[in-house]
Amino acid sequence: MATQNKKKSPRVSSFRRKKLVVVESPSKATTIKKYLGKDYEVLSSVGHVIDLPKSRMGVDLETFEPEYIVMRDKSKVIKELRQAAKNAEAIYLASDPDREGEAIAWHIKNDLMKHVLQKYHLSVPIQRVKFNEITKNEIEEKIQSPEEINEKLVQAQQGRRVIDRIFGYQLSPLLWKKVKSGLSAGRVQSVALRMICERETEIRRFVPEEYWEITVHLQKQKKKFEALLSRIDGKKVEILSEAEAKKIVERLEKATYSVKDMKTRISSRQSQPPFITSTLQQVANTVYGYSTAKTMQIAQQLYEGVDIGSIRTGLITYMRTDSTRISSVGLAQARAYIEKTFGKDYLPETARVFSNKQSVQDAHEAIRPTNVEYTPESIAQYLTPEQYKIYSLIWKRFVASQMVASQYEQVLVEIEADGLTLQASASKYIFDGYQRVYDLGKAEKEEKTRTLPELSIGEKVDLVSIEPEQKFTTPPPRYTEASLVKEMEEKGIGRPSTYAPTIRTLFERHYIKKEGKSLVPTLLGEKVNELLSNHFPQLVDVSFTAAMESELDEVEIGQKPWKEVVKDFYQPFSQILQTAYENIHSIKGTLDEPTPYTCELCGKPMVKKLGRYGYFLACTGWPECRNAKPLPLGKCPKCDTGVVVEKKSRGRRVFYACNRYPDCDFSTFLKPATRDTQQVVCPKCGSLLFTKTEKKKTSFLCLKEGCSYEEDVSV
DNA sequence: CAGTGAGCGAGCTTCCGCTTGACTT
Repeated sequence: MATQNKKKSPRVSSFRRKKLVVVESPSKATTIKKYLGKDYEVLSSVGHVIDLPKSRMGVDLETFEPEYIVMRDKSKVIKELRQAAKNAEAIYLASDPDREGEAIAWHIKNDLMKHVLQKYHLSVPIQRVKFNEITKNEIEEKIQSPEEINEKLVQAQQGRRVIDRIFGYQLSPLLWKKVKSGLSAGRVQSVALRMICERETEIRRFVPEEYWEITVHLQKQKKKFEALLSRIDGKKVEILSEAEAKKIVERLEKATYSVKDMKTRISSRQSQPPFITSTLQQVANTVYGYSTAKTMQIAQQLYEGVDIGSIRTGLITYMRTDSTRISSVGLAQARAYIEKTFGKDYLPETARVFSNKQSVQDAHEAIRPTNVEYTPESIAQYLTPEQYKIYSLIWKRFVASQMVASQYEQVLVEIEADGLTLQASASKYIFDGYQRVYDLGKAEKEEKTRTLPELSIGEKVDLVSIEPEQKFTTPPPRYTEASLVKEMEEKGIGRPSTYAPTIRTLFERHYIKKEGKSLVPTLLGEKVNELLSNHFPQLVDVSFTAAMESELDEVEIGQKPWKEVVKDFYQPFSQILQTAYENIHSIKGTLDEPTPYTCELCGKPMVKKLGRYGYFLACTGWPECRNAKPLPLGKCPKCDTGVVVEKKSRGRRVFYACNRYPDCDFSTFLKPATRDTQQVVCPKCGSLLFTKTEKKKTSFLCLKEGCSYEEDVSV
């Protein structure tokens, strides 16, 4: 090959200036670029670019004037924007159509005015554009009618931002001083923590109460069915002891049974709305056990695009949304698909519309497949198993949401037995409707098809057997990631983009830990919550955000200046904060938990302490004795003298191994078994048990050779 | 599905909300 130095002529870009469009997400930019063509340059801001400084308060506490700077990792982005703006003939700020998007647009506009327009004496119009969906029509249309930035919306955002900053940056240092350095508090995380702690208290205080349920097995012409005792002499059944139950059983044994009443009715059940962030996280968690973070990561992959054969395409709409709205394109697709695939019977006359809550900001539509024709099965070969699972959920939920209700016939029978009333029921599906697609309720479906023999009023039926069953009332369940998100969403605390990060923060601070799927507060978490809810009850209350939001609503309609809102918050807050600094006695050092271990160097007891890298075992003789070591979790199943400790691999993956390594090479990726936050030990050999999770089954397993102890702990 | 490996921690931290890489193996 000749080594001619083919000098490239300097790229002759057309002299025509382009129009610059700025959106938030890079993949959105790519799509929009395709729709708008050559005359436009489309860039993304990748979220916020300008914010308060991280290293200091950045708010004047007299005037509440914020100090804005370019975010640390966004200097490249802003350079790119400035460069493009210099050569632009017009600038359209098309960040998302919500409060945060408005603020992003405002910040970018201010920056460009200062660093481009004024600097180079240019006059380029900078305007706001709001795309409500990413379709060719919508984009072509909206770009023709740009608006001005809505200053009131921006003001509301600033109010929100400044309150969150003051709240977090003044309350956290209080915790550093009174509890432990490095801790944090915030409008969202502290409420989430409080919810988890209060649930734990409820569970601790709960006293189970005994009650009895009596099922009677009956038959009519050899066809068996069962009925549940519902009333005793006209009163609602309430059996609280075995003695009472026995008496009733005796009465039932002597009684004669006849059909007293029978009702048949047709019930229908509507499909659920398409997914939003919180509901997707919930279903993925209950069906597949995925954490909120994992679900979001997989959804992000589907959103950004997957290679389907030779083309790369985004498979779902944006995954961080709180709106159940479906775009016209999505609706048309769904309806055409349903009619074509399942027939007219499955298609409602008009599209189903789901109402949104008031707090919804509606910048993005619901989570749905971008193309319904890509059924999960048809593209399965291009997806990872995890992507397939999440995509299937989204696809099915969406298609089902636009299908007709399922219908079933329900029969309710009342049986009279000498003053005792029993109830039996049966139902059967008449029409599957949307359940033809969304089959997650399979178990429920089977249950609903329970049958009864042919019966008529007044008819006698025969007693087969009586089955009294002792039961106990159960405490409310601990939160899972999914149920916590659900509650936060309902209460309007946090946003779709923050649910997963907030939970992560609670883990990072060691405020909570996970036991199976349950979220359990740590001692530290409970102490922090105690301090906050004793001294700042209004702030860490679920109603705080709601109150703030309604004040911000006033800002949005121009009824109130945003700094007034901040002032209303800050004046009482600073008072309480001051007294808190004066009155709260420090609990530093009281968080160490006792352990059965003693220091082999000085004989003093060892305690469990929380350090920067997690929990460790430390000598109480500190600082004279500086003995410290990893926290022993239990006896090593392989050697008799070692203990199991947590270790991290180079890939930072957590595993568990014997502390005598390399003398003992025991190691496993299984997690140690815990029950009520305590490690569980094998009842046969005394070594530490590990948790094995299979699809539907969770069990505690002994790993000692020769000891095959295994305990099923699935609920 | 296979595969894992320090030893330190006990002063400089933190918020919420919008969006993705940048690391390493």
